[in-house]
Amino acid sequence: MELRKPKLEDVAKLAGVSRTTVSRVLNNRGYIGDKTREKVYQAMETLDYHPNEIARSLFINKTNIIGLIFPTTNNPFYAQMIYHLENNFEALGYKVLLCNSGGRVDKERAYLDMLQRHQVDGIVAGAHNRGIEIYEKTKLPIVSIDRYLAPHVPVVSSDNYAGGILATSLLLDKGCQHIIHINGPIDLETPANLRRKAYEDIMKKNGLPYLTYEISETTIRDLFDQNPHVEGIFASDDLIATQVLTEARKRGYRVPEDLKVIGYDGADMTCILRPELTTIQQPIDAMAELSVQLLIDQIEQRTDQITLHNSLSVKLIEGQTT
Amino acid sequence: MELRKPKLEDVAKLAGVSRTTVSRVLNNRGYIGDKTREKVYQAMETLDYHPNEIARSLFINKTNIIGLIFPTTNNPFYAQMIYHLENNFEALGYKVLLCNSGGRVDKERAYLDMLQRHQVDGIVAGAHNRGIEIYEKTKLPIVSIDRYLAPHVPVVSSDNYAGGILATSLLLDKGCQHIIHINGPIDLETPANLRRKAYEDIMKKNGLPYLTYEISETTIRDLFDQNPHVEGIFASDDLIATQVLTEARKRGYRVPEDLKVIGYDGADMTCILRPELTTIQQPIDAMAELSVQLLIDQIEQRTDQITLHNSLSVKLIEGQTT
DNA sequence: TCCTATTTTGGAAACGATTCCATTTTAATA
DNA sequence: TATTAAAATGGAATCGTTTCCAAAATAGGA
Repeated sequence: MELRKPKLEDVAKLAGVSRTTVSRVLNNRGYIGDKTREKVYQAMETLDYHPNEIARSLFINKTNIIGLIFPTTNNPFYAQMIYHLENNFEALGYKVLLCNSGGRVDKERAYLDMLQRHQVDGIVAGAHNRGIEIYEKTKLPIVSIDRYLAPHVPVVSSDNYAGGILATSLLLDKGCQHIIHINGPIDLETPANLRRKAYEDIMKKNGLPYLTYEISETTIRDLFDQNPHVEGIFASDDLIATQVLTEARKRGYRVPEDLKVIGYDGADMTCILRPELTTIQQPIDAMAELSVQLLIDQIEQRTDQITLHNSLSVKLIEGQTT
Repeated sequence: MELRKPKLEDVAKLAGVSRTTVSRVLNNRGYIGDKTREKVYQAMETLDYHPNEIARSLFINKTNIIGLIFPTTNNPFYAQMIYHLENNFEALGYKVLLCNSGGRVDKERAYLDMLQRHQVDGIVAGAHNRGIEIYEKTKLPIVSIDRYLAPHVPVVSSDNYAGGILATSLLLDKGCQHIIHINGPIDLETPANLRRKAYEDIMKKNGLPYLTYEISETTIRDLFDQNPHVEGIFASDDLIATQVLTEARKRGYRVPEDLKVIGYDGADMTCILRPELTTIQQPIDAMAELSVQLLIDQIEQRTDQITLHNSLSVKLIEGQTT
C-alpha cells in the first residue's frame, strides 16, 4: 500500500528513456530532442515527481544551505536581521538553517558541529560567546556579525564607537551632566563594549564622572535607588532603554524634563512599538545584505573581493525622550 | 593542495578496519571490540573527521529537518513562535529550515516545493495565504498554525473567538458604547476573522452598532477622521493597537479616559516594549510546544494520538489603556 | 552517395554513508 | 578437548542523483 516516492528512474522508465536523459531535462544541460523533453515532462507530471535534493547535494558536493547562528529570534534586532538575511539568501537560491544559541557556549558549539555535518555551504555567526576554537580551524566560509572570530573571518558591524559618541554627545548637548550607561552582560563579547568605551571616553574628555551598570534583574531599580538625581541614561539597547522608561515613570520622573533616555538599535519593530524613544539606529538591512554578499563571495571563491572589517554608519533617531 | 574532507573510508583505512566497523563505532550499534573502538576514535581525532549527514540522510531516508513557513520573523508574535519551535525541535534532535513567505502565495508555493525536494521530515505552516493546493495532496507530515489547510492537517490555534469576546466585553464593561474594530487584511485567511466575528456578534447582542476597518496605510487616520467620538478600539493585533495609541495621542485623546484601546497577541517583546497596553495574550509557547508534539507524532506514525483541532485558551492582560 | 560534424542518447561509475549477510574469532560450557 | 554460542569484523549492495565516456542517429556538404 505504502507507495514509494517516485524517483528519477521511475520517470525514465515511464518516459522510455535513460536516467541520464531525465537528468539532462531536469537540469537543462546538454543536447536534448524536443519530443524527448516533452515525454519526460509528461512522465514527471503524471508521477508527481520531485527531485531528491539530498541525492543531488551528495553528488555535487554542495547543499545550498547556509547556517544562521544567533542568540535568539525573539528580539527585534535579531529578528529583523534574520529576516533580511533569509530574504537575501533566498533570492540567490540559498536556504537557511536557523540556530538559536540562546547565549550558551555549549549550544553554539553543538550547532557549529551540526552545521558542518550537514555540509552547509557557509555560516553567518551572530552569537557572542567567547572561546569557541572551531572558528579558528574550520575551512568553511563564515561571516561574523559584530564579533571577532578569527583572523580570516570577515566581520560586519555598525560603527559602535561612533554610536556611543553620538548618544552620549546628545545627552551632553541637551544639558545632562550626570549621565549613566547601562551595558549588556560583559561576559559576552558584544559590540556593546565599544559603545561603552565611547561613553566613558567622552565623559572623561568632558571632565565628568562616568558610571556603567551591567544589566541584571535588579540593575534598573538599583540605579535609580543609588542615583536619584541622574539626568541622562544611555542604554546599550532599546529593550533596556524601554525598561528604564517604565521604571522612571513609575517613580514619577518626567521624561524628558527630569530625565533623558537614549537607547540603541532602532529596529523597525521597536520604532513602531516605541516611537517616542530616542535611539541610535543600526543599518540592519544593509548589514544583512553586506553579510550575504561577503559570504557568497567566499563560497564562490572571490576571495580578493573580501574586506575583513566592514563597519557601517549609524544614525540618530530623535524621539521625545531627550 | 586542496585536500578533500576526510570520509569514513579514510578513517577506516587509518584505523586498519572496514567501513562497516567505523560506521558501527559512529552509531554505537552492534558488537565492537574495545581496542577497535579506541583505534577508530583515534583515527577520527587525527583526521578531524565529521560524518557527512547528507550521505547518511540519503541512505536512511530521513533528514531530521523540519520546514518552518511563516510570513516573517520580523514581528513579535512570529519571532517568539519561531524561537520556541526551534528550541523544542532542537531538543528532539531536529533542525529547522526557515522560510519567510512574506505573505505572498507564490513564495509559499515555491518554499513548499523546495522543502519537498529537500526531503524535510515535516512542516509547520504558519503563513496565511489562500488556495495552495499542495497541502491537500502531499503525504508529508504537516501542522498548521491558525489556519485550515486540508482535512487531515491538524491545526493549532488559540481561542480566537473567546479572545474577541473577552476584548470586546472588557471595553463594554468599562463603559464604552462606540467601539470600533480594526482587522488585518481580509484576503489573508487569518484567525483574525474569528476575533472580528466575536466582536460583531457581541455588539449585535448588545444592540450596539459595529464597524470594522481593514488595516491599510491610512486606516487609522481615516478612522479618527470619520469617528472623532470613538470610545473604544479593539485592534486585532498589538502592532495596530500601538499605532492607534500613537495617533490618538497625537490628536490629543487621553487614554484611557477619552479612549480605551485593547490589542491582541501579548508577545513577550510587546509586553516589554509596551507594558501599558491592554491586550489579549495568546499562549505562544504552549502553541509552539503542542505543534512540535503533533508533528513528531505524525513523523513517528503515532497517528492515533493526533487531535485535528487544538484550541488553547487566551488570557486578558490588563494594562493602562483601558 | 559517402564522409564528417553535430545532435541525441545510454551505460556505468561515482558521491559518502548504512545495513544485510556471511565469516572469522573469542568465550563458555560440557 | 570438543562443541556451541556469542562477539567481532568485513564484503558488497544500496540510497537517488550527476557526469564521464562512448555509441548511435541525424544533418550538412562535397
